[in-house]
Amino acid sequence: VGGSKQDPSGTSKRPTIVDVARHADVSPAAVSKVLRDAYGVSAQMRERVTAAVEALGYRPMMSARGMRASTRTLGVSSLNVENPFFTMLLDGVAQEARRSAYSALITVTDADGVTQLEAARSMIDRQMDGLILITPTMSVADLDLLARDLPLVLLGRHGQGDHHDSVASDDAHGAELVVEHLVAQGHRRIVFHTQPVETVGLPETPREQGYRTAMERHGLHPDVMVGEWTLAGGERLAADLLARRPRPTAVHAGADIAALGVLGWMWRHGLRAPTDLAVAACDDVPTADLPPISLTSTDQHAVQMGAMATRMLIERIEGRSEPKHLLVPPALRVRDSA
Amino acid sequence: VGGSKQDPSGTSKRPTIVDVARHADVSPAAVSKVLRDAYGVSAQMRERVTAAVEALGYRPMMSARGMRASTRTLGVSSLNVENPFFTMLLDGVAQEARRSAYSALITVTDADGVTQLEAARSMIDRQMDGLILITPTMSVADLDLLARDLPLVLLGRHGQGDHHDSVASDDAHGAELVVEHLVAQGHRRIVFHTQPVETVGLPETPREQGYRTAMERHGLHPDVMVGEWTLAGGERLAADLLARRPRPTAVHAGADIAALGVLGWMWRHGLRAPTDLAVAACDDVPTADLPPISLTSTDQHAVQMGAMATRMLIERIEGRSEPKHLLVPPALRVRDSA
DNA sequence: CTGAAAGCGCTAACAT
DNA sequence: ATGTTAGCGCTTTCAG
Repeated sequence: VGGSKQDPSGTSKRPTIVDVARHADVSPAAVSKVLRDAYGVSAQMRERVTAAVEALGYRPMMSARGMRASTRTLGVSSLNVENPFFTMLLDGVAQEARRSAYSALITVTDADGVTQLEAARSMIDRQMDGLILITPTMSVADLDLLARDLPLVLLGRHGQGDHHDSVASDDAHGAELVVEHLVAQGHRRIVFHTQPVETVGLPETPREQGYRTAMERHGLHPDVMVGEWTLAGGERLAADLLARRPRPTAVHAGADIAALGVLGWMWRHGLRAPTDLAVAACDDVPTADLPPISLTSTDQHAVQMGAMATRMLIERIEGRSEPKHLLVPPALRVRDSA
Repeated sequence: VGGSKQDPSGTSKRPTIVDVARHADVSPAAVSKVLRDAYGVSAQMRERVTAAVEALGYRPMMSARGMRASTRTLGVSSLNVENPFFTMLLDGVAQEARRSAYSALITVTDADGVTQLEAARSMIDRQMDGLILITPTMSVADLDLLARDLPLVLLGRHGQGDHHDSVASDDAHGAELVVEHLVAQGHRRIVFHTQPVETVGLPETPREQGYRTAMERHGLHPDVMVGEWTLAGGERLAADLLARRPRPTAVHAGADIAALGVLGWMWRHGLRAPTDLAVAACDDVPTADLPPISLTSTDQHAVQMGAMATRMLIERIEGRSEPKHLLVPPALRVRDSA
């Protein structure tokens, strides 16, 4: 049979590759080849098929394609989007994906490591070609396990595995930049604020390391306080620091969100940065740049980090197997708070 | 043949439903039924199958399931995540999805309407069971077209279509709350800041309407300025307002992000809210609550809105067909800026 | 360069 | 209550 034939039924069913083939009077296999511009299609064939695709408004069904081949979909798992730093990473991923032939699909998880693993699994069940993971709490063992199953890029976490890539900020360097700046401003009693670390690869470790390195370079005494990188954690930090005698003159709050807590607590108690306490941190979230806040911070180029992770994942999907672990150098943004 | 048989090959291939069936010595259809707990399975059957699933670590491949039935996946399309209000909506969606049997997969789009339609299509190609759209620029015609193909919920936009649901803030009421508060503080020259509106259903319209209603209720003259709900738009607004004679005493900036621009411009020019100009807005983004900012704003309960949209979408996927259009009442958060 | 046929993993309709 | 069979829409051998 064959020959071009319009759908006579009233209901608008989505056209399939068979419909296109009939319309163009060729085989489904031929249409498939044109669509993926695979090897061995004549110009004439290509033209007929594209015309039919156009005419019918055909779009390939990716999940059917996924049963034999790639779905052209990147899975992204991200911890709570309420941290604007993660949000910027996601934006970078989305922008870069839009420039590519892939779609990026994001799952938002919560802090708990089991949920994060489940999110990754659930994306694998949905036939993602590869995964970008923004996941501070997943264990390295689980990470390696996942990486054995499909292309994987760690984002915002220092990786070392042989089976995946990673894109992180050069946190040690960033912390050094902050300390160097504070020292140049004449500060000597500089506190670093960190939080408890359970897994390997998190920014906390190199940040503290960079802080120590820079402090010792100047013959200063490292002074590390453990708390939480949250607004409330920052508030507690401020209360602690400002009650101490002798009072520290500067704090590296570890992360912007904690620094905002510090500034808020100070503000409510009639204290101001940098006069009463110089405050600096890392992340350079948009809020840091608002004039009433004006928080000195290290820009980690989050959008670019997201974009790079995306490019690296696509490379890996398309064949690369040697691991790449990228450290993006941060830049200090000096503002009023320090 | 049949009988339980372990995979002898070295490579760890993902087990399929057939492997489970063999392991449990039952038919694949039986396994399928147990998995979806469909009608007609004995307790004994259920037990054997679940044991085999457990033993093999089997997970159903959703895209294969999707070829005949539901993928248990909700698609969410959101404009640039850099607006924290959208971020909070997404968090609500993610939280609610985690409580359900569905996974939420998010696409981040840019402002352009064509891209937003393409994002929705791309999720349909990937067999989502339904869509939640956070999309200010998509035309109503496109929206209706999509809604004909699959369950659809509009989030953060006032809908009226017969074929989809919507969850939005009661923006008119919110704007009235703001004006009432400003009037109670003694303000009479109150400006409203909006932005050009091309599509129907956006919050700009009811917000301006609510503003006008409240102003007229008090015999005051509405004074609307058109600009852009961005940081830069807010800065321009501040420059304009503070150059006017007589100077307005209060502004409803339309959206927090614009209000932050206003406050920033004022700060840089040595002016302070509310003394030089009272500033209020809508969205109640987290930054509004920081003490140095302390922006009066209307809380739209974004997280709950996201959760409700999710529940409504699931209802629709599971059979409801009458449209539901929800307006969530906002609450005024009075802070120092007004 | 093109087409026929088999099959990806699952479910639905139909036996039994 | 369980198993058999026939596809879902696509890609991929493998013949021509």
